[in-house]
Amino acid sequence: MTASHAGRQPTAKSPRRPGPKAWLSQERIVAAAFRVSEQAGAQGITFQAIGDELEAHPTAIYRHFRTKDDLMLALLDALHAEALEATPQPGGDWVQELRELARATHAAFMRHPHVAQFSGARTARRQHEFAKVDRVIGCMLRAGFSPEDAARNYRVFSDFVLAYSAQDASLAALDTDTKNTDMRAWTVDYRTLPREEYPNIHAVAHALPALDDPQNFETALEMMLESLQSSARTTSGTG
Amino acid sequence: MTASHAGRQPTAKSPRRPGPKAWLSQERIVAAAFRVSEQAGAQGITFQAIGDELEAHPTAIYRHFRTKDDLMLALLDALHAEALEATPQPGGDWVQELRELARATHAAFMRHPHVAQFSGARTARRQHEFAKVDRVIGCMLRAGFSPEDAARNYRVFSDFVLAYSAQDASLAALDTDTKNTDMRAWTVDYRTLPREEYPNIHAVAHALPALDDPQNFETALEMMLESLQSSARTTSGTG
DNA sequence: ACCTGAACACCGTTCAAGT
DNA sequence: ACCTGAACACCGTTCAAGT
Repeated sequence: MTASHAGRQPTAKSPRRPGPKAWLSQERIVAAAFRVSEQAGAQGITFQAIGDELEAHPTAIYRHFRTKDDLMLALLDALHAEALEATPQPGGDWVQELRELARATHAAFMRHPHVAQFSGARTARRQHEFAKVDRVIGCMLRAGFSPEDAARNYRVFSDFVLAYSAQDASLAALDTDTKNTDMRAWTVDYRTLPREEYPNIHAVAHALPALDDPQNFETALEMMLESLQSSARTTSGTG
Repeated sequence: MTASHAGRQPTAKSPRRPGPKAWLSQERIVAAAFRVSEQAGAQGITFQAIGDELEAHPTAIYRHFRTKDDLMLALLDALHAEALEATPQPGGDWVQELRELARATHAAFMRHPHVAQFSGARTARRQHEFAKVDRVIGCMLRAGFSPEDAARNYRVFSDFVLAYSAQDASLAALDTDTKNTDMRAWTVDYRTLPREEYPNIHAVAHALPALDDPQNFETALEMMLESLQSSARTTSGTG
C-alpha cells in the first residue's frame, strides 16, 4: 500500500518499464489497437504492434482477450458505437433515420479501414451492435412492415450496408502500391481495351466512376431506400 | 533426350519426385490452389499447401507468379470465368440478364468461398473480368441509360453484387467453430435480449432470417433490379 | 530453364517462470 | 493477479545452389 520506494534511478536494465502505473485493460488495448491500425501499413493489426504501442509484452494481451478474434469483435463493436454516436436520436422519419445510420456506419468503417475490412461478415454480439440492430428494426416497424417483413428487411438492408462499407474499407486498407495498381486499371487498362472485343466498355469508358468515388455508396444506398419506400407503400395502407 | 534410365527402383531418397513429366504452369497451379481451397480449414490457401498438392517445392510457384497477390488475382479471374460459363448468351431482356449474371457470380463465389472472401474489393484486370464488365455495361445501355448513367449504374450494381457475394463467402469461409458462434448469436443471443432495452429486436426476433439464408441475397438483388427498372423508365422515353 | 534448400523476418498461441 | 521469456508451428519472400 505504501507507494514510497518508486526510486527512479535510470539504471533500469529492461528498456521498457512503464512502472505499475499502467495496468492493461480491455479499454486500453482497444484504444491502442485503433492507434496501431491508423498507421498500419498493409500488414495491419498484430499483437506485436499493439504490445509496442502499450510498451508491454505482446502476450500480455492474452490476459484480457481470449484470442485475436475476440479482440477484433471488440473493435467491431467500437465501430458500431462510433456510428451510433454520430447519429441523431431515433424517432423521426424512418427513411431519413435509415439513411443517417447507413452513412454513419460507412463513415466509421472508412475511418478505420484496417478494422473494418474483416468486419462485414462478422457478428460482434455485443452492446453497441445490439443497439444499432434495435434502431434499424425500429425504423422498419415504423415504416409499417409486418414483423416478418421488418425482420427480413432489417437483415437485407443492414447486410447491404455492412458489405458495401467493408468493401470500400478493404480498398482503402490495401497497401499503397496494390491500391494504385487496382485504381489504375480503371483509368488506364479499361479505357484502352480494344473496341472490337469490348464494345460496351469502349462506349462508356470515359465515364467510369473511380473505384473509391464516395458517390458509389450514396447511389447504392438511395436505390435500397427507394425500394424499401416503394414496398412500404404497397404493404401498409395505414399511413 | 533418351528417356531410358528412369529406373523405378524404390530406393528414391527424395520422398516426392514426380519426375519430369509434371512441369508446373500457371494453369496447374491455379487448379491446385482451388483444390487446396476446397479442403482448406480456416487457415486457407498457402504456398506450402499448394506445393504439397502439386508435389513440388512451395517456392517453385514463384517461377510462375510474382507474388501471392498475383496468384489470387488469377483465381479471382477464374471465378469470373466460371460465372460467365453458367450464364446464357447476351441479348435478351436486360433485367433478366443482369439477374442471371448476379446469381452466377454469387454462386461461383459461394462455390469457392476461401478465394472469394478476399475478392470483393479487388480488380482482377484480366480477360474474364473484362468480358463480364462488358456484359453488364451492355445491359445498362440496352436499358436506355445514357453512357454516363450506364457507367455509374454498372459500377454501383456490380460492386453491390461483389460486396454482398464476398460477404456471404466470408461467412462460409469462417472455421466451423467461429461460424457456429456467429450464427448462434441470431438464434440464441438476439432472441433472449431484454425486452425493455431492445423492444424492437424483441418484437421481431422470432422472424430474424439466418445469416446464411440464400433468400437474403435474392431479396437484395431484386431491390436493386427494381430500382434500376424504375429509373430506366424515367430516363428513357423511347422503349 | 526450372526447381530445391536454407535462411530471413515475421505471425498467433501456449506455458512455465518471474514479480 | 498480472506480465515476461522462450518455444512452437506456422506464414510469404529472397537468393544461392543444384540439375
